Amino acid sequence: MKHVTIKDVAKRLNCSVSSVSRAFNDKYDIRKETRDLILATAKEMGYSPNPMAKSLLKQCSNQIGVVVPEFINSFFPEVILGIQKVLLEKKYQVLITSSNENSETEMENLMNMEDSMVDGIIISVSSETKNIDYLTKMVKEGFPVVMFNRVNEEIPISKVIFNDYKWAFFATEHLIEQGYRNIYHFSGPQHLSLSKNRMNGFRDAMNKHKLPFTSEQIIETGLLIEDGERIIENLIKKGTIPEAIFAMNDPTAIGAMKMLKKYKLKIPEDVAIVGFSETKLASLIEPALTSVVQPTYEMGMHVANLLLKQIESDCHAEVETIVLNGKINIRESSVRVK
Amino acid sequence: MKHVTIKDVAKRLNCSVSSVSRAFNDKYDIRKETRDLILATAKEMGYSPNPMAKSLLKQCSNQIGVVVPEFINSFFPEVILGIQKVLLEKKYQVLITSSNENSETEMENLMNMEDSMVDGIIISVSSETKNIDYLTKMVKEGFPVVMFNRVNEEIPISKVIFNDYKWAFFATEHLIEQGYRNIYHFSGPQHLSLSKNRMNGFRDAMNKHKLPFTSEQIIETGLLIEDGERIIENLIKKGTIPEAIFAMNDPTAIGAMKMLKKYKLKIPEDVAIVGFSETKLASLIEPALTSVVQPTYEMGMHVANLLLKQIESDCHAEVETIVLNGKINIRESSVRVK
DNA sequence: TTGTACGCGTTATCAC
DNA sequence: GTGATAACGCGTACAA
Repeated sequence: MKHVTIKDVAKRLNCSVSSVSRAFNDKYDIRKETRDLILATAKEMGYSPNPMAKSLLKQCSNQIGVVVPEFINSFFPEVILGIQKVLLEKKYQVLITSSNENSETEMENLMNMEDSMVDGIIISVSSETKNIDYLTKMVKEGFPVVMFNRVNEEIPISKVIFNDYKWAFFATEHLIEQGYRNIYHFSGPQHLSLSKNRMNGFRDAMNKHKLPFTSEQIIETGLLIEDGERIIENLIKKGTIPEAIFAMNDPTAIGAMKMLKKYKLKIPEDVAIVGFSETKLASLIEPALTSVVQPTYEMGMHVANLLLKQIESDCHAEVETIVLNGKINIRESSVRVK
Repeated sequence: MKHVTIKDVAKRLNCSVSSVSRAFNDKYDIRKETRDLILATAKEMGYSPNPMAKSLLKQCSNQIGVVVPEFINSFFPEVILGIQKVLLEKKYQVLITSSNENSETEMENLMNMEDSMVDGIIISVSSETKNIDYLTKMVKEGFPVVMFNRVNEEIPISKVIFNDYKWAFFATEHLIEQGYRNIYHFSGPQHLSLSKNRMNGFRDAMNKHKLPFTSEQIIETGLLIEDGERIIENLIKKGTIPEAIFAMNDPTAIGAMKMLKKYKLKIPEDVAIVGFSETKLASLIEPALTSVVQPTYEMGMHVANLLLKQIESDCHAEVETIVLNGKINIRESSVRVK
C-alpha cells in the first residue's frame, strides 16, 4: 500500500533523485540511455510522481471546481461531460458540487473550493441571488472564475451563454405562425439574464407581429415542474386560459402539461406549449414537447477552454463572452391540429 | 492572490509557527489566550491551512473518487448527492467521473484516481466487464474500495445493494395479481448480479403461481431506451406479443412503451408494463409507469459510510453488504382496465 | 507553555 | 550530464 517514491527509484539505480526527476520531466539535459533506464525501472517499480508534493511545490492544486445549481436533470450533467472532456485531458481534476438551487449551499461550495485551493472555478449560479458579492470578491482578488448558462451580467468575467433572445424570439414566432394569438410567457427569476433575454425575445416577437399583450401574459415563476403546475392551476381558477404558452424552460412546460391534463384540457388543441433547454424528457412525454435545444456538451468544452485561458494567462487574458446557437425541435405540443 | 501562510501569521504575532499550528489543531497544550489571539488574527489575515502541504505531510489526499457508469439519468446523481452529504461533512473532496458504460474509460478513471492518490474509491461498474481484474488488484493491494448498485460478487469488498430479488418478485407478482399470464422479462447483462437477482425474482414468482414459461420469455438485453425499443420491434415482427412485461429497468421499459405506441398497441390494454429503479420519468410519461423505487439518497449515504469505515480502519474493518429495501409505485401502465 | 528543527516528495538551482 | 541541496507549508518530537 505504500507509494513508491522518487528516492526508492534513485536508490535502486544508484543515481540521484534529480536524475529520476529529469527523466520524468524531459526538459533538462539527460543522457538518453539513462533516461530510458530510469523510466523502465520506474515503471517496473510502479512509481509515479506524487501529485501532492508536486502541488505543494508548484503552488497549484491542479483542481478545478465546478458549481452547478442541480444535476438531477440531464442538462447540467451533459455540460459537465464537456467540461471534463477538456480538463481531464489537461490533467486537471474536476470537483463537482451542486448548490441545489440554494444560495447558502452555493456559497459554502465556493468557500470550500477556495479553501482546497482549486486553480479555478466554473459556475452556473443558483436561482437565488445573494452571493454575487462573494463571487465578485473572488474575481477581484484575481481568482480565475468563468460562468455559463446561468450568468450574472454585473461580474466582468468570461462567460458562455446561449443565444436566449434569438431562440425565444423564434420559439414565440413559431407559435404565432401556427396561428395562436393569445400567448402567455412563463418567465424565470429576473436577476438571471437568461430570464430577461428570453422574455425580451418573447416580447419582441409579439410586437413584430403586432399582437397586443398585457403584463398579465408574462408570469414570473421558478424553474421547477411544480412552478408550472401552480401557474396553470391559478390560471384555470381565474378562468383565463391562454391559447398557447411559451415556457422559459422544460420543467415548467412539463408541469403546465401535467396540470392541463389533470383538468382534461388537451394539448395542443386547447393549449399549445413550447419549452426551452430541452432534456431527454421532451421527446418522451406525451404529447412530445416542442423545445429549443442547447448544445450542452459544446457549452461545457467552451467554458472549460475559457477557464484554461484565464489560468494560463494568470487572469490577464481578455474577458470574452461566447454566445452559442441551438435549434428548435418542433413536436406535437405546439403544432396546430386542423 | 497569494495565499497567507502559517509563517505570515507567526511573524505578525512574533510567535513561532508551531504555536499557530497548535492553535489550529487544539490537541496540544497551548494557553487559551494565545490560542484565541492567534485564531483571531489568523482569521483577520484570511489564513487557512494549505491543504496540499497537509496532504503531503499526512500522506493522504482527503479525496474520494466516485466512478459511475453515467449521470444523465437521475438515478446516479441522486446517489451522488447522498455520497457528498456524508463525505463533504467529513471534509473530504469528492471526485466524480463517469465511465459512460465503457470499460476502457472506467479503467482510465480508476487509474487516474490511483495516480492522484485518492484515499478511497466508490464504484458502480459499467455494463461491460473487462476490468474486474484491475479492480481486484487494487483491492488486493489494500486500497479502500466499495461498490454499490452495480456490483460484482467476486470481489470481496463492502457493498450496498438493493433487494433486487424481492422486489422483482413483488413486481412480477403484481402483474400476476392483475390477471396477466403470458409475462415476459427483459433481463440485463448477466455478469451484473442485479440482473441475475431480478431474473430470479421473476422466475420464482412465476413458479410460485404455477405459470409455465419458456426461455424465450426471458430476453437478455442492454440497459438503454433503444434496447427496449429493439426488443419490442423484434417481438412484433415475430408476432409474439406478450400480455405483460417486467423490464429490469425503466429505460428499457420506456423504450418498449415508445415502440408499442408506435405500433398503435395500447398500454396496459394490449401490453402491461412494469419497470424498475424508477427515475423522475416514470410519473411523467404516459401512461405513468409502474416501477420499483430505490432509496437512492440513502444508498449514497450508506456506501459513503462503508468507505469511511474501511479508510478509518485501514481496510481492517469487516467487509459488509448492506441490502436496502424500496417500494413499488403502482401506476397506470400495469393496472388492468376492466 | 512555547520555540527549534526535521521530514513529507517534488522540482529547480547550483555546483561539479 | 549528473549529484547535492534548498525550497514549497505544514505538523510534531524534542528541547528549552
